[in-house]
Amino acid sequence: MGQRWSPGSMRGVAVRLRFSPSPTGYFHVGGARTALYNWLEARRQGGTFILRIEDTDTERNRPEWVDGIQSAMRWLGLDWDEGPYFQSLRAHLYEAAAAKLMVGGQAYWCDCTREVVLERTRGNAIPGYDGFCRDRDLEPGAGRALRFRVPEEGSTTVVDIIRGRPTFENATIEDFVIVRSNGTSLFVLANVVDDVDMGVTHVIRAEEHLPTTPKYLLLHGALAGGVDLPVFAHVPVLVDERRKKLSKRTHRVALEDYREQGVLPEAMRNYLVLLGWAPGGDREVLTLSEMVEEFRLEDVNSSPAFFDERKLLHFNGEYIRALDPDAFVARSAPFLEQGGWAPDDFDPAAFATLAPLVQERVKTLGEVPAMVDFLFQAEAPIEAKAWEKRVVRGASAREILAAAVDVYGSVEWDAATLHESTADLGDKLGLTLGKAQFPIRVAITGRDVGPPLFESLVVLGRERSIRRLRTALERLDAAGPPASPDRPAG
RNA sequence: GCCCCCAUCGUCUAGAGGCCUAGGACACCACCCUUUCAAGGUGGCGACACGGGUUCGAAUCCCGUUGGGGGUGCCA
Repeated sequence: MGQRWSPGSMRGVAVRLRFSPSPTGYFHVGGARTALYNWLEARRQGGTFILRIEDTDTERNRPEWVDGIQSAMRWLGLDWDEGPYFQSLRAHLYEAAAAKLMVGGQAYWCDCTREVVLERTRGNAIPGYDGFCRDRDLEPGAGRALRFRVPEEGSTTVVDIIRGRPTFENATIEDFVIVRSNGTSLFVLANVVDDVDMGVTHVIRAEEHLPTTPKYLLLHGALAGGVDLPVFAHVPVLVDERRKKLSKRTHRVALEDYREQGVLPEAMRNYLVLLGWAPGGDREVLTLSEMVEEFRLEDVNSSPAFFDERKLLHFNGEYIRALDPDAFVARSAPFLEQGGWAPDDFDPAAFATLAPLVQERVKTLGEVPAMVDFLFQAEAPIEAKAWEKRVVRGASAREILAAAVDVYGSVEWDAATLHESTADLGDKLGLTLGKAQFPIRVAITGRDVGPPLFESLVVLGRERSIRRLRTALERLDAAGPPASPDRPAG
């Protein structure tokens, strides 16, 4: 008790956290989780959440990625109090810092190309640049990069809320480049300068940054005397099924993909927060305010987590089912445009009637159109596999369809009556209701799975339903007698 | 190679020396319910990587081994 570091103990100190993505690709789930953890910690402590775009590498940045990051964060509900700041607009600060280091002798110019360095250091015990230009007193000039002079003695210790105190021997750290030969600053410099300038108190970032943290610390010491150093928290990376770091290149990880698939942001948020952290008790589903209240950085796990799409989808199903029926209808709207019917043929009232039955059957909103498209298309959208299995080869399919045309023509058009008469119809053929339903379901909806049949019939209407049953009969007859599965023809 | 990090069911995790016969969730299997499919209910399968310590007592603390991961760019 009281042994653990607790942010709550820093009462009165306004915390400032930043999420600082690099716009070099689609915003992905790992970045989203890091952003979420930053946001939660900032909100829990009543601090400030800053968005900073780290676009110092002009070769790899694209403006549309910046928009993607912002819209994804808004979608997830991660609002920021300051920013977005752009490092590309703050170059003067980095230049000033570089000049200060140069004047103080903590940085020096180097004209070694990558090839030359590689050649000269091959076989060295300590990898990386060997400090060749340390004492050459080179002037700035074309093709020359600025390197930081790393102390040869001593060690640098990172104080990390999640990982304790990893320590690095300075001798194993090379004199790293802080300003490119084209005059632009690198991430490692800009990152420290901005954190100092913005008064960042907590750096929550992915574990892959841990090995560069001693460079951060050294730079911070040279620039700001190590005063008001932020505390670090390096969260574990997200991995794939082979336990490799999730990458934008090889995995489907873009948040936008999940959004388009019909994953709810609240489900994504909830799933993401559990990748490395768990609330007390045997709970997993929690509201945003519960997360804000209960999240503790010091309780974040230190081992990598596998991003399990199946569990995400399970959560999404739970969140969808928990929606008010009205909300479900409203949130399905954007997805209903992909249903394959003419916009004018969509009937909102018909959809609203069937919606509650659809709601409890889907795991994503993207599945909604396929559940109701039979209502808005002129003909039943017949699925070849279902037709073959349930009608062509289905037990007594022809008799069922013919009997349905007959019976449905005269009964009361409500679900209870249709249920009853279809059961009777099945009885006469010695079939359970489940079996008797299949040919009718395929004739009406085109598929052998979907919302409950009798409710679907009611919404479709008597006339259209009977027409579809007749169409199915014609189609069946046109195909001729089915080949016997036992005795192949020929 | 060198530096650093990590290690509980297949997966995400609970676990702060005795509450552990190691709990929950996803997935999977069986059964129940049932208007197809879902959902729901009940049950099942299933883990402390290994070896040494410390201790009356270790999943938990220490050391080592093994395994995995990250970094090793004039990327972030």
